[in-house]
Amino acid sequence: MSTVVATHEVTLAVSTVIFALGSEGLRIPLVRRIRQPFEGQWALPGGPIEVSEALEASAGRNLFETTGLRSTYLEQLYCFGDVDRAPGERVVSVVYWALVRSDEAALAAVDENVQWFAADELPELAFDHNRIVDYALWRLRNKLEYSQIAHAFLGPTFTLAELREVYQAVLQRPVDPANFRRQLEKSLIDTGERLTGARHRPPRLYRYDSSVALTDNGPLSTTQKEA
Amino acid sequence: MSTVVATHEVTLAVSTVIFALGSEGLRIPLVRRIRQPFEGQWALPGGPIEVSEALEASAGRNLFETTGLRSTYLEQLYCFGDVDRAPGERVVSVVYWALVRSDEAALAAVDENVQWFAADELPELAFDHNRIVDYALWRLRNKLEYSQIAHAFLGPTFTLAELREVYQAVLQRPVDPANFRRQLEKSLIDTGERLTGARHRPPRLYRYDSSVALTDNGPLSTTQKEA
DNA sequence: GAAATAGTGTCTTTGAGACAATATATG
DNA sequence: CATATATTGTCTCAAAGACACTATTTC
Repeated sequence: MSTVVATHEVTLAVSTVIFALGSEGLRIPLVRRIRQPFEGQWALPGGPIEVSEALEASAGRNLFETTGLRSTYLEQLYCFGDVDRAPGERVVSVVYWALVRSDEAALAAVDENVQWFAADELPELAFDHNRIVDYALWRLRNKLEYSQIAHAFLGPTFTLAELREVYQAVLQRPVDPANFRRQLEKSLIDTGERLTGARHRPPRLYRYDSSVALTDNGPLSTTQKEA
Repeated sequence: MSTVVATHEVTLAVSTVIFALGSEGLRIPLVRRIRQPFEGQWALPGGPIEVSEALEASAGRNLFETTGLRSTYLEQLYCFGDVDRAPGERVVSVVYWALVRSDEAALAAVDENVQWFAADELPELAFDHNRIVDYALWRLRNKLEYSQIAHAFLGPTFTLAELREVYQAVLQRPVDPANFRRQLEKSLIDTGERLTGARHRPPRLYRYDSSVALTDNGPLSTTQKEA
């Protein structure tokens, strides 16, 4: 029988839940574990922290190394530290969640050990990672309703229909165009331009109003520094 | 050097922001540092984690060891991990926040190195602890408005006036009794008893309805397990 | 019955949501 | 001009807040 919690050491790691939004809904990149425990299973990108690297920087590095992308939104999710969450070892994981732009995510290289999955149809993941993703999804859906994070999925300009589709895809329910417009128009800037080419009335193009913070994190706010 | 639980050269610690509510408003217990760095200055209660102790359990231990109290509410606040937050050392702190009942807090022993301070008039604290308390205060005020945490400051039964005073003290603004009643009555249980003895109409005594969770933390919810 | 707080009634305003109606590109 | 979405208008309903009013206990 192997020793449970054998070491007198605690490993500190950072993992990141990365969300992209494609035509099939929310997607998450996972990496295949190439060593024990859970060898061969899918897991969140992450790794032990560097001594002279900020937590958020570590999460950003996770993101870049697995997807080749920079995030438009990155926030700490939670610190998971149950004693038995990794077999035979005490691992405390600071988990971040990130949003990336849909168009960029499409370009992201996928090597054999990195693969994108539909966020609500994940396989059984290593460690407690299913639970972590569930929580991240909950936070994303929650936060979408009272903040401006939806913009992080889009490019610099967008139509109201595009923005509305983000809401519909994430919340998984229809949103009334007229009411949606009234709610969000005040926090947007009209670029004056329109998106022509479709065979119907061309919609206005808007820009995100950066004078309104994406989210209100109080004293941790704007810069998203952690400490 | 003491047997600190460390990974490579990163120290992992747990600290706790403890709130009690007295007649003078929100109060927080701090401990005086008895060694460098910041020797002599006040700091949040906390310490390095034990290898076989859950993070939340560690926070609960902090709480008990500094105040002699058990918390009625305990939640993870944030994980602070900036590279330079402790001079000459890399310390990552998982910070919790707790609420304790006002009547119990009054009884809490205060030794020479533990002292209660008004939450909005703190001295200059060690490390980044002022910033941490600011964030905890912001979270408390925020969460008071959309959840049921106010109950954690009170005993098993209470009048609506008492509950309302919690809101007023924390939010620092007057709350209309009539509207307050209508908003919260539905989430309370009328014990059928009244609080007599004052020289006016005796108010009903209510109980907290435990079928309604104190807060909705989604997948982390009810048990407040961290992983 | 005076004092003091408990508790109720009611009006106004605000915002969300349902849904009808109008506007304007392209083919 | 038909089509398809953009955009505006309007109605209803629910919740929040201001505030007047009534109720009931103790002294």
